[in-house]
Amino acid sequence: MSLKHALLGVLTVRPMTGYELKQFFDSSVQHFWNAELSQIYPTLKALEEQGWVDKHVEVQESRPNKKIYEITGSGRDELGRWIRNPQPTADLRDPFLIKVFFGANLPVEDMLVLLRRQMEEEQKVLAFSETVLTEKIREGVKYLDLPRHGLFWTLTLEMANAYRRAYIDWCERSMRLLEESLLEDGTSAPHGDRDASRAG
Amino acid sequence: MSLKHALLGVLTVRPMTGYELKQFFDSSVQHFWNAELSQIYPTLKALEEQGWVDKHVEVQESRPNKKIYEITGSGRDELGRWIRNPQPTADLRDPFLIKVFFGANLPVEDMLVLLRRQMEEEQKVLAFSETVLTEKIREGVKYLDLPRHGLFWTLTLEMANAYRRAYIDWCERSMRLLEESLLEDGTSAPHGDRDASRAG
DNA sequence: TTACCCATGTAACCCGTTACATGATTTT
DNA sequence: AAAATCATGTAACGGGTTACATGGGTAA
Repeated sequence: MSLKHALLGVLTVRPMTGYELKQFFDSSVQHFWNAELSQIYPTLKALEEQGWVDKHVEVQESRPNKKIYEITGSGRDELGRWIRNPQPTADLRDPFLIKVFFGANLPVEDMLVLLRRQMEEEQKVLAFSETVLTEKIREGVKYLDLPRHGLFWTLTLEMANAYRRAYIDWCERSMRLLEESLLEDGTSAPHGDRDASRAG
Repeated sequence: MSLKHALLGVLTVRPMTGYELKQFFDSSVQHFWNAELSQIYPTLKALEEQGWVDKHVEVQESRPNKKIYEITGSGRDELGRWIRNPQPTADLRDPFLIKVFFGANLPVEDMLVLLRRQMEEEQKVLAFSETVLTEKIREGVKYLDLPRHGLFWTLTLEMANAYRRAYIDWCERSMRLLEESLLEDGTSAPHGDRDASRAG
C-alpha cells in the first residue's frame, strides 16, 4: 500500500484534513495517482495508530468537526525509509494491449479504428497534461512557496507525458504496420470476410 | 475485469485446461499481464456459467481429471464486442513516481541514487524483453502456426519496450537535471544537511 | 430550487495476491 | 532425496471503487 506514504508525503507540505488531502491529490498527483475519501479516512486512522501522524480536532458548528493531521518525527523517518526502499518496476497492465494481442480475431480495418481512437484519447490526455496540469503545478509551487518541490513535481509530470507520447507514437507506428499488411496481401489479414464477422 | 476476456482470447487459439492457460499467459502476455491459477479456475467457472465456454472432462488416473475449456460462438461474439468497446486510457500508477514527487524531502544525492537504481532495473527488464520475450513470441507463432497473430503479439511487446525506453530516458534526463541543480546553488537543494537527515 | 461545497464516515463489492490443501510422476 | 511438473481447487487478506448515509451553507 503506497497510499499511507503518499499521505505522509502530502502532510510534509503542511497539516491537513482528510478532505484537504483529497483536494491536494486531485490537483497534484492526479496524473499518476488517485485516492477516494472513503479510502483516505480509514488510512489516516491507521497512520495515527502507528504514530506517524498526530490529530487535533477543530470544533465546528453545523458541520462535522475538522480533524487536522500533522506528520510526526517518526512519520518523517518512515517516509524517508520508504522512499529509499527499492521499488520493483511497475508493470504495464493495460487492457487495451490485451485487445491488440488478440487483434487477429477481427478485421484489420476494425483494429485500425481502435488504434486511432485510442491514440486520440491519449492525445487529449497529453494535451490536458501539457496545459492544465503544468499550470496547476506552477501555481501550486508558487502558492505554497515550495520552490524545491517544483522540480520534482515537474519531473513526475514529465514522466507521465513521456509515457503518453510513447503511447501515441506506438499507435501511429502500429497503424502504419497494419496498413502495410493490408496492402501487401489479402490472404494473411482478413478484411470484412467471414472469419471477421465470426468474432464480432 | 479483463481476465475473463483475456482467457476467451487465449481460447481462440485452441481449447485448453486452466493449467495450460496459465502456461500460455506466462509465456506470452507475461510482459503486460499476469494471472494466478487461483484466479483462473473460478473465472473459467464463471465463463462456463455465462455460456462463453464449453467444458469437457478428460478422465485421468493418479491425478485430477483434466477440464478442457473451449470457446463457444457466443464467447467469440462477446470477445469481439469487448475488443471493439472503447477502452479508457490506462493510468500510470507507479509508486516510484510518488517517491520522486516527494523527493524534496531528502538530499539530492539520495534521489540520484534512487533514479540510477530504478533506471538499471528498467534496463534489465528491457533487455529481457528484447531478447527472451522476443524469441518466445517468435517460437510461439511458429509452433502454434499462427502467422496472423505474430504481428499483433509483436506490437504489444513493442509497446512494452517503448514504455521501458521512455522510462530509462526519463531517469537519465532527471538525473542530469538534479545534477545541474546541485551545481547551480547549494541553497535550494539540500545535500547531507539537517533537513535531509530529518526525513531519513 | 437545484446543484455544488464542506466534512465526516461505513458497507459492499471487485479484483488480485498469497497461503493452504492434495498427491502421484518425473527430473535433477 | 529433493525439487519440479502436472492438475485441481479453497480461504484469507489487501487495496481500490462505488454506493450509501448525514446535513448545513452557498452559489448558479
